[in-house]
Amino acid sequence: MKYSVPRGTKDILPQETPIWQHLEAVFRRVFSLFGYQEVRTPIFESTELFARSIGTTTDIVAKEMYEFKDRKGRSLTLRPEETAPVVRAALENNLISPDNVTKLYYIGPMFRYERPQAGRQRQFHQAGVEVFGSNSPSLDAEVILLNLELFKGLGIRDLGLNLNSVGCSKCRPNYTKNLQEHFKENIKNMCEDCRTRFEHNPLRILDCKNANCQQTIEAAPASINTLCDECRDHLNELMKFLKIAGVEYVINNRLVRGLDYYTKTTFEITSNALGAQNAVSGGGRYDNLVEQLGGKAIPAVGFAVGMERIVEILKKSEIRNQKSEQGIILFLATMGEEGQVKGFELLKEIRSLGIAAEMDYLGKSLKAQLKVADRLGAKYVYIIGDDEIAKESGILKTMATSEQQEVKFELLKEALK
RNA sequence: GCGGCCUUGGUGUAGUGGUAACACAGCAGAUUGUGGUUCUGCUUUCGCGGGUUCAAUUCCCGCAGGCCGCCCCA
Repeated sequence: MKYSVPRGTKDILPQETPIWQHLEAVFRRVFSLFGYQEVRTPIFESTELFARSIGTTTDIVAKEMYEFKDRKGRSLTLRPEETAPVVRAALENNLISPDNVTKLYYIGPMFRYERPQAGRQRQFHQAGVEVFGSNSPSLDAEVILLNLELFKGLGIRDLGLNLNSVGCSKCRPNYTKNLQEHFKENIKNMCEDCRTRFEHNPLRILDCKNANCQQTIEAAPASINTLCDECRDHLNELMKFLKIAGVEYVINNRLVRGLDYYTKTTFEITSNALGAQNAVSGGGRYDNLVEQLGGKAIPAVGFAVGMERIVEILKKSEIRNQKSEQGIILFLATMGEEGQVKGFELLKEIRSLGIAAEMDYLGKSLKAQLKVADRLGAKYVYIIGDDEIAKESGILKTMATSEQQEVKFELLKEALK
């Protein structure tokens, strides 16, 4: 094979596209049910946008970006996530204001230069939402409910919801200080990553899975204990709303997310049906990002769902919906040049009635054409050979019963209704 | 970025230091214009590059790709 897909990318073939289409249809339905409208932003943005918003010390920015220079030397990057582009687009087009709630959703490919693995690709697809304009915890709850509704709509079960609060610009510094305080003594025994994190981003130490570091991490103070009153209330309110909605969750105070812009609420939904890459969606609140990117101080919440992972679950769990693609209704089996011409003519007419029809383009034998028709799942085959041309009527065969009847060319349309 | 396993026709597999087998799919045929069963035949292959050897698909090294774990995340 001379050419193959670039590492970490995949072709989504006809065999699989029905699942994707179904997935997207369900998502769109749920999104609009909750009042969200779609935005489509460019696949690439200025590198600066991502560096600014996601944070220069995060893995995504530090080592996973598909960055390139265009012909004028501008530094651009294939979007690794969609929150920053949506904020950018919303600001640039005046879609948001402090006085109104704006609900947006997106579906599309994202790019991260990572080592491929099951459930992790370099080009993958996310669907997600971003809501702007309210700092009410009820909105956090709604967003989480919406997220769960997405999975419910697909019949996916066995999910876990993890919840945490990473505080705000007021109380987070206290927490980082607490963490540094806690890790100070043991940091020299911890892994290299943790040591750099200790300097630049102590929060991220909590994310470390290294066995040696675990002990120290487990004893680390939880962020929810150092939250300021406002953040603490916010979390309590959110939990109250979730309770009202009957949503079960687990407080996971090790849940820090890999992007710097989160404030207060962070959450992640995991599936038991997957391997190591078990997070199917994740998100949280980001009250400072809009302002940070040049807008007014407008609070926001959002999340993103990993679509490949959902597809994996659907495939495994056999929830797999029966192929929705409608088969061919009519196959025109033709013989001889005149038959082919007549078939071509009829094909056009039949299709104009909205009936899916197909014909032979290879000059195959009648036997072979019937075989093809059978494989296509055709309900009827209409046979046109020299005899039929002479009589101006073809043979309409019902595949399931093998019954045949003569039908005049001009009456074929009627017969199919 | 690190580690482990893997790479044979379109697909799934077998196998050997002397150029490869099976199943399914595909195509064709079984009195010449009729499908889904059966039978027969045909097409297509040892990821790439080096090395060892008289000879490698089989042994060794490198690369690429895949899978799994770490990391991270969706």
